[in-house]
Amino acid sequence: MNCSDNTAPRPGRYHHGNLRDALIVAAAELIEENASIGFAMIDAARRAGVSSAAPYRHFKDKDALLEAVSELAFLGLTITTRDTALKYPAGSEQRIIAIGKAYISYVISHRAFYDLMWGDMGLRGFEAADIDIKTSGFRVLVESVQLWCDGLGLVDYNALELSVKLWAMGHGLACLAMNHHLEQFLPDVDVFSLLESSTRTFFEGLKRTKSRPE
Amino acid sequence: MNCSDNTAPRPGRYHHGNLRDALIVAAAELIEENASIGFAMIDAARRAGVSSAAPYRHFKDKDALLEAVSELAFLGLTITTRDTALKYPAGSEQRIIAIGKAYISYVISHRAFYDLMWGDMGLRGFEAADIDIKTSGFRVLVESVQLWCDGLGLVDYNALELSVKLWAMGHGLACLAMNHHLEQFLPDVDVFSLLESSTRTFFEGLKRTKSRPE
DNA sequence: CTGATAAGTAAGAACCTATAACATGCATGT
DNA sequence: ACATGCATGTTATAGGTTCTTACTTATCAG
Repeated sequence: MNCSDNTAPRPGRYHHGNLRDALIVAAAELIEENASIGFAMIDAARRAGVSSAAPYRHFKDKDALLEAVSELAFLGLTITTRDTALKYPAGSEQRIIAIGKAYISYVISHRAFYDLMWGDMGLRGFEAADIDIKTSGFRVLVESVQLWCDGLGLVDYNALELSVKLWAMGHGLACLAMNHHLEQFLPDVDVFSLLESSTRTFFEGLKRTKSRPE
Repeated sequence: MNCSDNTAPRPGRYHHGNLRDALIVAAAELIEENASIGFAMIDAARRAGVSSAAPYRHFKDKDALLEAVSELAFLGLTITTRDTALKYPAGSEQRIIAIGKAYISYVISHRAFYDLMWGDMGLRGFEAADIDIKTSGFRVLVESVQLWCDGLGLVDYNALELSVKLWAMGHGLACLAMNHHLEQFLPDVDVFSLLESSTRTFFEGLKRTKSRPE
C-alpha cells in the first residue's frame, strides 16, 4: 500500500487528507510546466482535486503558497550543493568549481523557481525562521572555500567574503545564461566553462595577492 | 512655449496629443513609485488623463507597454554607462571598475526596472530590432576592456569574453545586494567595495596568466 | 466642406483573488 | 459507543483586473 505519497485526493471522500502538501506539489508542477509563477489558485486547487476556496484554509493567500514552494526550491538547491561537494576532495579547487556549476545548473533548469528564490518572494521569506533552509546551501560553499584557503596557506583572507564573491560570479553567469545573453554575445561558449575559467582566474589573483610571503 | 514635453493632457481637448509617450512615462512613474510592475492599466490611463480603454489604441496589451518602458530603462543604463566611462582615462582599470559600480548603482536604484530588463519581458524584447538600444551599454564596457588589455600588452585574451565575465560579476553582486543577501552575510561591507576588490583580484589573475612572457 | 481615419469613451465579458456562509467528518473525552 | 467541537471541505459571490466590442468625436487631406 503506497501510503507514503498522500498528496493524491481520496476519491469519494470529503476531506482530502493532505491538501497542504498536495497544493505545494501542484503549484510546483504548474510553475515548472508554464515556466512562470502566474498560475491561478483555482488551477492548483483543481489539480489537487478540491474546490477553488479550499486552498485558503491552508494558505492565507497566493503569496503564502508561493513561499511554501520556495522553501521546496531552496531545499532542492541545498541537497544538490551538498551532494556535489561530497563528490570532490575537501579543500580542492575542483570542489568549489563543481559547486558553482551545480548552482548554475540548478538555477537554469528550474528557471521559474528563480523568481521565487531571488525575487520579492524569496526576499520576504528571508525574514522568517526558515532562514536556515534558505542559507544552508551557501554554508556548504563557505566551508569548502575555508578548507581551500587553509590548504593553500593564504593569509589575511575572509572565507565568507570570498564565498559571497564566488556566489555572485556564479549567480551573475546563471542570470545571463538564463536570459540568453550569453548565447547572444558568446554563442560558442557554454556557461560552465565560463564559470570555470572565471573562477580559476579569480583564484590565480588570490594566490598572487594573498600568498604567505616566503 | 513649452511644447517639448507634450506628455501632459491638453485640458478641454478630446485628443490627448501624445498619449503613447504619456503612457510610457506614467507607467515608468508607477513602476518607480510602487517598486513593482504590478500597476493596473487603468492607473496608467488615469494618470495620463484618459479612459481605461484608450491605452489599447497605442499598445496591444500591458506587455507591450512594459516593453516600451523597458526600452526607456535600457536607454538610461546606456547613458549612465557612457557618462561614467568618459570620466576616467581610456584603458584604465579605474574606468572599468567605475562602469561596474555605475551598473550596480543603476540596477539597485531602479529595482523595479530590473524585472523589465532581465526578466521575461527583457528576454522577449531581445528578439526584436531594438537590440541596439539594449546592448549599447555593454559595448561601452567591451571597448574599455579592450583598451585595458591592449595597454597592458596581454596575450591570448578575448575582450568580449572578459567583458561578459565582468558583467556577470557586477550583475551577480547587484542581484545579491538588491535582495539583501549581502547585508545578511556581510553586514559591514558595501557592494561597491566588493565589486572593486573582486574586479582587482580578477585582474591580478589575468595579469598572472596572460602576461606577455618577458 | 466633407468624408476617411485616428483617437477616445462606455459598457461589459472573462478571469482571478479572496471572503462568507454553510456542510462534513475526524478526533477526542466521557 | 456517542456526542460534540473544530479543522477542513463546499458553494456562492463580491470586487478587482485585463482586454474587447461597439460607438462617438476630432482632425486632416483634398
